[in-house]
Amino acid sequence: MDRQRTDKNEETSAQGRPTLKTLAFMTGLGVTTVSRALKDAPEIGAETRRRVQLVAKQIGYRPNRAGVRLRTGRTNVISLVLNTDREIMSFVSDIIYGVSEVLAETPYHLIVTPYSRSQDPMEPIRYLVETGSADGVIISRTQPNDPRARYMLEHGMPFATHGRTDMGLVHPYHDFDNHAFAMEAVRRLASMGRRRLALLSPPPGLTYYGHTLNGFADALSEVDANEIPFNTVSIDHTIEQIRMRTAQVMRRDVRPDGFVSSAAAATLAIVAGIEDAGLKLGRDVDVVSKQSSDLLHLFRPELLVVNENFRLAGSDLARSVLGWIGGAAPGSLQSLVVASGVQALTQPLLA
Amino acid sequence: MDRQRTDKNEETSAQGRPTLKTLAFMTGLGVTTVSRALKDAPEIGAETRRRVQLVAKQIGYRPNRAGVRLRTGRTNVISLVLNTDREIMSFVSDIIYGVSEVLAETPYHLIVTPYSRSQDPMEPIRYLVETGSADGVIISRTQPNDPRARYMLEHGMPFATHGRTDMGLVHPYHDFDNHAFAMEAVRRLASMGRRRLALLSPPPGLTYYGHTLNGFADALSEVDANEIPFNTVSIDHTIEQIRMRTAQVMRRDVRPDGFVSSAAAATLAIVAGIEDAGLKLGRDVDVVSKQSSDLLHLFRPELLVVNENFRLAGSDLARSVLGWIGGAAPGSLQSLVVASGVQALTQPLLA
DNA sequence: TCAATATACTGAAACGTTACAGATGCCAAT
DNA sequence: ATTGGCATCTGTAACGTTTCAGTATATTGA
Repeated sequence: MDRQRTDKNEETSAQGRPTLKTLAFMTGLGVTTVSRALKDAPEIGAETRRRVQLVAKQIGYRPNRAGVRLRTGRTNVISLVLNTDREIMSFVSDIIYGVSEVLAETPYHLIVTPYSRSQDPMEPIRYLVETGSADGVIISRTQPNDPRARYMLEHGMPFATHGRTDMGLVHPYHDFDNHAFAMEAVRRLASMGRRRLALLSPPPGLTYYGHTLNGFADALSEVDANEIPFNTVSIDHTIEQIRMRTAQVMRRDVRPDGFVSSAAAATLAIVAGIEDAGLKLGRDVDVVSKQSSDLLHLFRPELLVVNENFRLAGSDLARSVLGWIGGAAPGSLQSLVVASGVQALTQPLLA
Repeated sequence: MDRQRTDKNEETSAQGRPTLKTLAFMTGLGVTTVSRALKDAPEIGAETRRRVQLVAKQIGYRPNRAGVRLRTGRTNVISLVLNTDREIMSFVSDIIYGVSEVLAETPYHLIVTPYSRSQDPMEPIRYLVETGSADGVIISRTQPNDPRARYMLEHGMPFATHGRTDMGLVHPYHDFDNHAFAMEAVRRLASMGRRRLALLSPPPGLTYYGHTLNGFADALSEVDANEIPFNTVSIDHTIEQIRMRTAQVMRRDVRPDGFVSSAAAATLAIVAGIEDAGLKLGRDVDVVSKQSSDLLHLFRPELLVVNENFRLAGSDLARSVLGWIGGAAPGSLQSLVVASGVQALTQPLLA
């Protein structure tokens, strides 16, 4: 009983999907030649090259990713490593969109590699490096001495960090200038006559915690205002925790008349806490907050805001990783975005 | 200029990473046997199986994804297809987290496949199917007659939709019962004496637009209240558009005394519009809104809310796709979440 | 006793790609 | 005529996996 269709190399009939062999048969060339013609190798005749590329486009040839990956080790994948419970919400989608935007023009796919509470942040990184599941990695929640960055550097895995490190190692990053943000915020509050300022900081441990604190402190001494300690909470705490702590502080005799908040969601909690204490935003106290989408003005028009663009961060990070993969010097792939300045949400006249 | 290590089949020394061949050498077996022992094939001796699996664990063997994919066509990838400019923010990250949570227990990776304005929503789907880049797909923004679902069904690509279709075709889905939501919202407003209700609906075209409208209409007739047309905007419009339109409507003689809003961000705009018109939430008008994270109560305690859990949606969708891939009947992988009921954000006594 | 059958294992081939090491033909320089 | 160089093309092997078609060895049935 002979087998129906051996189909071993029946060049003839409908394959599921064109491969190099299909193209080779159609053009009458060898698969090597076809492979080379498609990637503009120098030793292919101009005429042949054109013919192959034409046919390839005609029949909609797409290289098989598994084939390429198996042969070359190149995955055409960028991994975005995310903390599944700590990352602030809107943040993530914006970054993803920014990254996608850039990768869409390339053969790269974006995979999201999560890690969650109680997990070692190194674990997803080790996984990616050991299994070679990606050609490049993007991480966030960057620390001054970040073991993930060090590890990837040691193992030759291209990456970019959202936020800087401070280990004397050079690698691509995208960062928002939180030192400048904190300074501007303090200056603005001081210019409104506020002198007792509190800072709701990023979580200690992350690099921009330090940047923010330093900016805050630097500006304080510049404008001769005082800090009201508010460091038992950070933007990583729950809304409820921040709200209660704010209310508590606001009921003291010596209470803040100005807040600097590093995240929009936390700002909602601060304002709620202020009002819990029976005080009024804009009269008793002013708040400068970062925001990543333009919603705070709907909440309280008296708020002062600084915008941080996470979509830009995403596309910047993606470009940096691709650049490194493409052989650019990692030191040339760093960007620091300086705040656009503090904006009042309503004209003082209308207030 | 030394080549890495020729290492053709030097069984001896440190390969970059263990493969079946490594295991075969270590155990003294053939690679076929090793392959089978690892996947509990029946024709392998119990003792051998145990031995192989032990060694594999010891040296941290991980199957090479490219090898498996090339040989079997199985990608171990689930793709989440997202509209890059229309999707509401927080929404996306929650879904991603939900999906990740489920995939983390499996060998599956999550890839995010974006499409943007001006692009045919079918394009990413066709890409995924034609290139076989995923074993399963999750889509959102589902339409009653959804060409993407039809296409994937025709091409045997397992998928799950966020939201139902209405084509007489059976496939996995996860949906929030927006009919029930709208009914509950109207009932609640009616019970507070509100009789002139406006609905800020989902964008027309999506399936849950119809569900919401029907629920709204059904409850209206039940409680004998009236609809104030508000259908020139939807939650896909900008904050500014919704705000202006709300203000406009609220300045009329016959204006709504109740709103039902299908999205939290839009609710901010509605309230802003109400206040633009010089009216007061809770006195002149009440608003029932969906929300996916618990923030609206900070905005205005007078708001009434219904919670929709997108993280649950994500994990449900992931489980469904995996189930279908695993051979379960698509009809058995459908879930409809009914609203938890309208919640007042503050006790009436305190208000 | 011999064959049939089950058990436990194995080599070779194939998936689609790229790199290596040639082929082949042609032309200019010797 | 021979050599060398150049331009253009080609076959084979390998990446790591699974599947097909076996091969031994032991076990059973008559």
